[in-house]
Amino acid sequence: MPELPEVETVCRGLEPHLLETAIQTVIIRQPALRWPVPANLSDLLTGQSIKAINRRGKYVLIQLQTGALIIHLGMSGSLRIVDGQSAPARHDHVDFHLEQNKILRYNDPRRFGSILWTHENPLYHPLIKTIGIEPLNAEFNGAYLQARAQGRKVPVKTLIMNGQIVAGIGNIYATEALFQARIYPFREAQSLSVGECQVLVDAIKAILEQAIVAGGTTLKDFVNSDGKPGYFSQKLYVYGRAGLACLLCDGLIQSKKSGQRTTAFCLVCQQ
DNA sequence: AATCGCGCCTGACGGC
DNA sequence: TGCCGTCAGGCGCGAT
Repeated sequence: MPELPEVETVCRGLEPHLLETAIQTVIIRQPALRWPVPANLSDLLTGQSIKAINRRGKYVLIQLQTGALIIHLGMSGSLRIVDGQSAPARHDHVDFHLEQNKILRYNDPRRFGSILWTHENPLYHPLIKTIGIEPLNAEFNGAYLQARAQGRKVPVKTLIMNGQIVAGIGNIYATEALFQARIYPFREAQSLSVGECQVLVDAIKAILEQAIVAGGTTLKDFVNSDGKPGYFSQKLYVYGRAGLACLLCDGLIQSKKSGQRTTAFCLVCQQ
């Protein structure tokens, strides 16, 4: 599923195709995403030029002249540029027809994603304004994380996956970052020292940056990209490896549920 | 205020 | 071979 690095890669890949390009029409084949796609989206967007494309957490923000599209890829969504004559395939739910015979195409098998419209600054939108700090910002550091952990007894993994605290950390990167930081995922959040928080923050930043670089390697043929998310090219030490040997110590990778989510960890490496 | 659990949805996969 | 149950997962929301 797309996590922050994949969304960043999508934005960077789309930007040169979209900037200063006008939308001609919007075709909605399946409006039933997480929330209904606005039925009048085509009326709202037709003739408008795309002014900017940005990311906030895992949300893609496409700035138009009179407002902005707020797009989330959910777990299985993708945004791609295809030829204007390209026939829609299964799960191609929305097409934004653009100038120069191009289509911005939204595909989402599981339909956990969303496509919303706002007339206002998207950063003020209810879905966006409550999102926590960007993990790659300098303000995200050990002191910040420890301050936000005070009084919280939830597992530290739950804390870093809380989008109100830090944006865009999903299960895969949370799991991998905790392994890299050598921190047991079920530690009470408030029990972490500033130093431990800093180690964890550094691990999160390093993993995200690596993943963005890996995603960037496919940017040049983005238009023909098969949409494989960037973390496929990243080494996963624990995620999805329950029952296998730890790659660092030969201990056995454990698996345990935290809420509804599976957490993998090495009991030897992560104290 | 913090936390928990639900629901949205499809596809992959294992068991019979 | 087909059918069915289970799991995966982001994230808002209502309940505790």
